[in-house]
Amino acid sequence: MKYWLFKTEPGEFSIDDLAKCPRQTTRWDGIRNYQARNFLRDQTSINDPVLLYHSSCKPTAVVGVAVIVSPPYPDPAQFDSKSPYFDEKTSVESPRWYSVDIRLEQVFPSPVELTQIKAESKLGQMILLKRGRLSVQPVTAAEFKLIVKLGGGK
DNA sequence: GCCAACGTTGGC
DNA sequence: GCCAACGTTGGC
Repeated sequence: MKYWLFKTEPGEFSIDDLAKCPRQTTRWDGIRNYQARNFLRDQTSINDPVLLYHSSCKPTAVVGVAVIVSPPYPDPAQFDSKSPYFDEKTSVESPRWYSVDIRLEQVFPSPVELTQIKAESKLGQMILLKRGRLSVQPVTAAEFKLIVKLGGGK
């Protein structure tokens, strides 16, 4: 089992939006970065836990936990010419972009803000702090558990 | 809104 | 295959 951190801009899709989805489940699509794609396509599995992080907002924070509920599969939006995620260079035969489905597990009583993460020496190695722009990234089991604890989660 | 970091594109 | 130009991300 691997642990993950997925970023989202709450103006686009927030954890509250996820909570309102049927069965609190949604497709995590629109990943258009190769390194993020590689993690998503090659290393995710059903039941992997995911930290949800809100970026480009105030305050930026880890706001809850989801779980992966599907294998990776080609992101349908890449084939949809009406979608903002349409990619004319990809094909059904050899898709370029992938997505997974996730289900909400818990919303933290107190979101773990980026400033808290920076202040916690045990979290100093997080990819979030080093490679700020990577939208799908692995976290260690220890990092995951500490963030859940800081967030007041279960 | 600014701007640093960094990923992607495309000419050569 | 290099690298300059360009575009995007994301914290502040």
